[in-house]
Amino acid sequence: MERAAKKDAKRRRILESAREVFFADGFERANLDEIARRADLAKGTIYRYFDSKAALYVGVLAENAHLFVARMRQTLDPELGPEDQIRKTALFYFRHYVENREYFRIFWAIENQLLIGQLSDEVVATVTEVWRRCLQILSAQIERGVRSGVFLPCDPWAIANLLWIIGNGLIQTEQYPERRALRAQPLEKVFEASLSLVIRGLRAGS
Amino acid sequence: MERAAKKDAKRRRILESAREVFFADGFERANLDEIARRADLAKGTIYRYFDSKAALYVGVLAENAHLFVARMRQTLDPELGPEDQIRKTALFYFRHYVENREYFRIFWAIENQLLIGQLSDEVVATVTEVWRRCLQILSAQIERGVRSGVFLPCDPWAIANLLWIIGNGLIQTEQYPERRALRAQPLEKVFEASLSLVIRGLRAGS
Amino acid sequence: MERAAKKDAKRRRILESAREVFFADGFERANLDEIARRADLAKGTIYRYFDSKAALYVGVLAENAHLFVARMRQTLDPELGPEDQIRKTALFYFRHYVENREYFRIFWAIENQLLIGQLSDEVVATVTEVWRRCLQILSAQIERGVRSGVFLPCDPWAIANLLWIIGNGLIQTEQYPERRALRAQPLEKVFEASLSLVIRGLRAGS
Amino acid sequence: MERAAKKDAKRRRILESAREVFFADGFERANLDEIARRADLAKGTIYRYFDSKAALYVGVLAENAHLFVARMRQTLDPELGPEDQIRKTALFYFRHYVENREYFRIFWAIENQLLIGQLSDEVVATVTEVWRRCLQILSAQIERGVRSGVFLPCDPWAIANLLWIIGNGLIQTEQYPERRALRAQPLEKVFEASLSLVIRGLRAGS
DNA sequence: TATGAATGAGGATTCATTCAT
DNA sequence: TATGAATGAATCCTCATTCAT
Repeated sequence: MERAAKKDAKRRRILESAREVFFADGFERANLDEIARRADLAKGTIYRYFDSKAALYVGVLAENAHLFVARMRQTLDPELGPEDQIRKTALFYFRHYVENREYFRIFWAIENQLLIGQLSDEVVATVTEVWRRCLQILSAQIERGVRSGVFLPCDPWAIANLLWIIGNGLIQTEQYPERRALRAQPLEKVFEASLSLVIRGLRAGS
Repeated sequence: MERAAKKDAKRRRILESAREVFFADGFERANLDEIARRADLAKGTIYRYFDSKAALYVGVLAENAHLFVARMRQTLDPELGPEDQIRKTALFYFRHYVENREYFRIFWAIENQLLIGQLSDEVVATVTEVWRRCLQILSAQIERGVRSGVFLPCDPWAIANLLWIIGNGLIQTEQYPERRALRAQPLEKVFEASLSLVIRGLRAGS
Repeated sequence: MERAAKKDAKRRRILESAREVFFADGFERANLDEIARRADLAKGTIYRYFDSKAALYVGVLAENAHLFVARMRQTLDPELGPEDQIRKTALFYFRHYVENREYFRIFWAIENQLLIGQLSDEVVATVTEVWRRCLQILSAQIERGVRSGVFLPCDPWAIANLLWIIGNGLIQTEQYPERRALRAQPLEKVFEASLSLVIRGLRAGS
Repeated sequence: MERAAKKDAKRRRILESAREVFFADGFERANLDEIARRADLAKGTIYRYFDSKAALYVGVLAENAHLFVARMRQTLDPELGPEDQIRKTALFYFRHYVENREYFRIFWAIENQLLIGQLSDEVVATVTEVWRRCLQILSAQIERGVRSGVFLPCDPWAIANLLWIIGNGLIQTEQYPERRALRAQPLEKVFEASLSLVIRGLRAGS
């Protein structure tokens, strides 16, 4: 393996460990010693790849974010109608969560207002950009539905926001036992019911 | 002022300062020195009122929570139909947020999975209980709508969860500039649009 | 009850609680809050009876010490020979320990060089004085034995010290499980064997 | 100097400083800032070598203890008779004390019941183990004397305990002025007198 | 480039003592 | 005289970051 490839592999190993630890302990509690230990590297080495703990956090977010947007785009299918497309994309989001729970926890970190002020502008900008792209994907579908008369006239961007909020909000109910108990029903079922209700509210025909 | 009243006032002063600091910095970063300074008390004094930093945090949450549930109950009006009642309660929630932003930030702390494991079971239990009561208020109204035939048959508790998630999710978009920019429109407008859409999706007549 | 008697009773209540707590936790760890709680008094009240934590410690020592010396004197019986007298006094010491274990722990506190510098001169002086009186009692008996020819010529004060050291040392082996296990046999048996061996070593006739 | 040697030297420097401070102030009062200052290291550095204040204390005890047992073993000489051997070992103990007073103070810490509950099980276990080995050395010699008929039949382990108690007790009388004054005579003289008396008491021929 | 030892600021918690009531 | 609220100094421990090797 050439030098550059070696370096890149090491960088990824750090990001991998960092993701695990940031997920488990949160930004404040996460501990570089532990990250270094998992990456099987000296603590000092991390600083050759990332300027600071915060920069490493950015790195974790950024790495996954781009991959995520790309996958979300792949759910787009020109042959589907707006309703089905929205369902398909929403389903992707849901499944992606189920299969990447750890990643999602970090992905949402920015949602927590308690962290603001602790995260660098770069983190915020990184996540914001990813979110914007996701919203654009949703918004475009809603707009298509409105234009084709399937949906009532509405502000597509606002509805995209609504869907986004519902999706994340529901998934977050999965995160800890008390909140799960409060929800009372399986996530999948509530997810489906909520999606149907919103689409029903959007339909022009009704 | 008698001794008990004085003590109570001091307790409130501590809670007030604690709320400000926890709000600004988050649980981990919040600093008892700063809280004591704002309350104009010695740091040791705080420990006469609260056993630990975590207990103080519980105190802040609990104080706010109980007040909140009581106020939410006051929005109930037997003369209103289910739709109007839900709108009224939702509006209260929204306005309460607008007027008590700091409180809300802490109130949601529990939502953030990054904090889990850092908060005592007591904190989690306290907030969970408040949420349960709020959901019961919403759920009862939806059930009333279903029974009276205004709403389609559905699981009232699941829909209460949906409303709750939308309400909190939207309000959270207000928390920092980037997320606000992403939302693109005034909170009030998006709030209204979302509420209408959901109610529209619920209506039996459609 | 008159005022003075009342005050004295309160003082004794403080000393009683202090003894328990100092015994259980040691001087450093002992906690005035706990002592006040056990005495069913406010913490501030203790300071009306004792100037400081150290002074309270002195008080505990002094109170018991005088009583102890008086009882030790009562073991003296002019009709007994030196050997029997020493056995009787030693037995008293042993039994007194068995019946007043807590008191002994404090009584020996001064033996622990680790505490030196933490205790006031007054504490040291108080205990030293008690010890001197005890040694005098032993020494006088040994001297009697030497003078009467029962014991070999020796320095009575040195032997008194030896007996004192053996007595305290053996009893201290009782204080915690590991040391007890190391001793392997019942305290009473080892006590008797040691005493007999020393007396045997002292005897002129052998 | 290679890295490992350097690290070891630093570890010893910490132990050295810790010994001084623990000796002077006792476990509770001893202060890590002071230990770090004396070792000319940052306080945090100590934590790279020892997990906690208690662990450092264990380290001090253990370092001394193992060295001590090894030296005590070296006093064994197959050519000596039981009496002479016991005298030689006892003399070693005495001299070792004279030359290592500070070590001894800590070595005895465990004897003081006031510390019990404050020291970790590990400390207690460490010291107990050392003591057991010392007692075994003494006990073996006494048993040899009994078997060879030089000593009267007795329980060697009990007598070893007695010797141990006398040795430590006498040495402890050296620790502070008041107790020294109470002893009245030079330690060496009392030591010798006590040893002779015990051996005399043990002799079969008498 | 990689290491890992060293740093030292920072923060939660305890508790003897004071003092206004 | 009794109270108990308030104090604030003291101290252990953590950990992001630096830097000599």
